[in-house]
Amino acid sequence: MVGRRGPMSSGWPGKFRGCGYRMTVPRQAIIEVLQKTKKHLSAEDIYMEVHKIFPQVGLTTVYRTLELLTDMGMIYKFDFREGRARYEMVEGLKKEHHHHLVCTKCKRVINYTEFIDEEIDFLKRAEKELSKKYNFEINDHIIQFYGLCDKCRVSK
Amino acid sequence: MVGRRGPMSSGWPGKFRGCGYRMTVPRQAIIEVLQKTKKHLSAEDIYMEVHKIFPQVGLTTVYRTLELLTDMGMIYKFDFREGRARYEMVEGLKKEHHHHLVCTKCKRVINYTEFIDEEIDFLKRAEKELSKKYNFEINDHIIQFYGLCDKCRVSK
DNA sequence: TCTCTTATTGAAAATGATTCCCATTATCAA
DNA sequence: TTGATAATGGGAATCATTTTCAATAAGAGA
Ligand SMILES: [Mn+2]
Ligand SMILES: [Mn+2]
Ligand SMILES: [Zn+2]
Ligand SMILES: [Zn+2]
Repeated sequence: MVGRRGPMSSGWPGKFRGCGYRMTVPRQAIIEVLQKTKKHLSAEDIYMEVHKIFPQVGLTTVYRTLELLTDMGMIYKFDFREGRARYEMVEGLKKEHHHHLVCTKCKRVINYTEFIDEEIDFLKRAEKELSKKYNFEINDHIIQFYGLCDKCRVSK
Repeated sequence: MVGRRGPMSSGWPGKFRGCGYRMTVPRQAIIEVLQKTKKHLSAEDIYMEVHKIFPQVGLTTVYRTLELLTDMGMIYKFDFREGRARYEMVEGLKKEHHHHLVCTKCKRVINYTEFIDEEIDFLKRAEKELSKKYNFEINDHIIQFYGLCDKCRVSK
């Protein structure tokens, strides 16, 4: 089975097994939901989507899987100050990489990709320097700008 | 009374009144606690500190005041993925400005100031461009690096 | 393909941070 | 000093997330 096609451990099942985990129906379904959208989904959003296809999958499993995927570095976990976390699939390492403008009033979130090249360059240097200086293994980063969106600016 | 000394609305009471709020004992106490520390305090941490001096101040008031100060831009609110928010006084606009390395395992947080000049320069340009393009009023930003601290790296 | 180990799951209960409610109190402009 | 009302605090309510634990299913090895 190994080497049948493509490099070893390619694809999600391989990624999981490579880490000693098993590929299961709920996990598969959760990953698919995350891959099919560009939105920032909450655990409950994902639960409801999965539920349409596999009604037996529980919310607990969704939470567990999201934690696992976050720790594996396959998804991002965000706090947009709504009181619940939101998740997003990690896209290609450079392609589609973006950060967020968060409206502190209506909680709207805007993806932006401007400055990303410059930003990546800056972050790369920072990561290198900081990981050396603090002996810290950096896996991930977030940049978020908080403020008021166009709609919330006008309404006071 | 106005103009007695210093510019109008200097000091905390002035800042509050200028926004139509009142200066109260609980607010004063909460601000003092935040100003006296370099740590990242949770609402409960602050509550306990305040409680030493003013035992009658309630946790609800601490939460309300923290939200107010955050909205006023006087303190930062952080999510270090512990399940509770932590707060920090906004220091002078450039002095002491720093960002964070967050250990995703033990939740330890390291303040760093390296690259801050470069970072501020970068952020200034980004804010200018983004606020124009998205008609977004940017008030604040966060940069956080997530990973494993030196202690958590060795223990697997 | 069958077996066995154990990783994973789901339902329900627990947890715990934050918010809501509302009668009471305190601030401060006039 | 006074009055309008902003602010408070205690307890209850919310609600996202975690824990518990018995049942189930993945998948390595036979
Ligand atoms: Mn996004
Ligand atoms: Mn800090
Ligand atoms: Zn908005
Ligand atoms: Zn650590």
